[in-house]
Amino acid sequence: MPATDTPERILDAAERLFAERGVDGSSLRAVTRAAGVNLAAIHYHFGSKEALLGAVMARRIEPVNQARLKRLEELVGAAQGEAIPVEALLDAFLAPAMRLVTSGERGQLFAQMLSRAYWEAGEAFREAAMTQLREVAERFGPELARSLAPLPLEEVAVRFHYMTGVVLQELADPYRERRGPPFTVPEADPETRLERLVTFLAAGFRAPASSRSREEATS
Amino acid sequence: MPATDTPERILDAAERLFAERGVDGSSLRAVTRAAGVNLAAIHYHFGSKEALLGAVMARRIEPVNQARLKRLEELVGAAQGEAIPVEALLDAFLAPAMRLVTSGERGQLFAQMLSRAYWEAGEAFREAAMTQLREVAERFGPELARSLAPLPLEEVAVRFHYMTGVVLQELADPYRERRGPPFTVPEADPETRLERLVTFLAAGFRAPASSRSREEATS
DNA sequence: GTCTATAGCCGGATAGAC
DNA sequence: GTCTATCCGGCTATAGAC
Repeated sequence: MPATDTPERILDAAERLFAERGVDGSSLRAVTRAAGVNLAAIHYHFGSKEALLGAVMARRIEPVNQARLKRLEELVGAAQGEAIPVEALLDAFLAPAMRLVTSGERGQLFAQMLSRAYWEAGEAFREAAMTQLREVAERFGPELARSLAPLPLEEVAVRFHYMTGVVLQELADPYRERRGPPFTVPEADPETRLERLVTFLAAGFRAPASSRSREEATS
Repeated sequence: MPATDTPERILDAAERLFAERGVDGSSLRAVTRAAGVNLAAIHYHFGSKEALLGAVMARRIEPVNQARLKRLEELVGAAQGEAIPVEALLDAFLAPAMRLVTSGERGQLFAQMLSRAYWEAGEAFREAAMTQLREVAERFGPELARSLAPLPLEEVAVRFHYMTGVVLQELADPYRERRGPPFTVPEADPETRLERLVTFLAAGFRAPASSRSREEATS
């Protein structure tokens, strides 16, 4: 029994190459070369390049979403029917992802890969990613709306959409260090990064609806 | 003299294909086919695929940045030495980009292309994009910091970084309509979209520094 | 399960006629 | 400036020996 078996070696290598050079930019030959396995092994174990991408994704997303839901349930239980503060909801949603990304090189690579795939890959991938997120969004959405009442639901949806952009940027942008002023973003430990995210996003979520939406619902 | 000359036909076709299928995902053969020109014309007029990408970018970015700077100068002039409200700064920064994106199909395509290229393309592209943005960021950065005083400069930089993520997501995500609940983001006219962006971002920018940064500077 | 070999195709780039 | 023809290499995927 080798230290890591062939499928796992392939997943690790694919994750790294997809993150560093994009999915389209990474050939299966490069993946097998990096993994130290034979070219045909990918097709034997995964079937196709697209299926390989799906497998790379699934391996990491599921635990993050489980952790998100667990934290949310704890909050809901503790709130005893009261609305949960936005900051707590955001923390529950973001902390598991931040934990993955800052838990080591592999998590960071995965985040880069996710962003690249989000913009780059085909419809099939996006469907899969949405499906993975759906269960989580369906639980968080109503709680968020409740905490932000009377903010119109439309605004909650738009701001949730904004949040995904912020999170992709913060967790996945691998160029933080390399750019010069005035783009230099300071290094920070995971707790600070998370706190900054929550602070910024909570303020944005809490903003009163812009005037064009306000006729719809304001107490 | 044809309605549009060959280089322009190539730029238009490349913009569309890069947006729809990514840069790596679009072959030069596909571009020339879509443009109705000969394969060799790309190399004659642009030299290489990478140079073509640069040309597609430059054509649209420059006018947007000029408009941004013009609006900022007007604000600075009218403020007569006073700090400019964040909302006005954000509007000056975002309105020209929003105008491009909502001015027609071509602007929308360009925004998609920009996001894809941001995450996908090589270091060379990102350098070019940063160079284009640098002049603008160097003017807006200090004004933002002044309006947000005493927010630490670090926080301003981080939040500017967040903003780029929000803007990429809002302007470029082409999948707004196609996803089901709870991801459905409502359609909205350009003014509403801009106002929502400004509202959300201004609130985020105005948030007090998170506690870990607060020892640095708070009045 | 792992390998070699190869089918079959498409990629970017260029040479050179017109 | 525009075209054809072609170089040369890389690509995904599969067949079939071991």
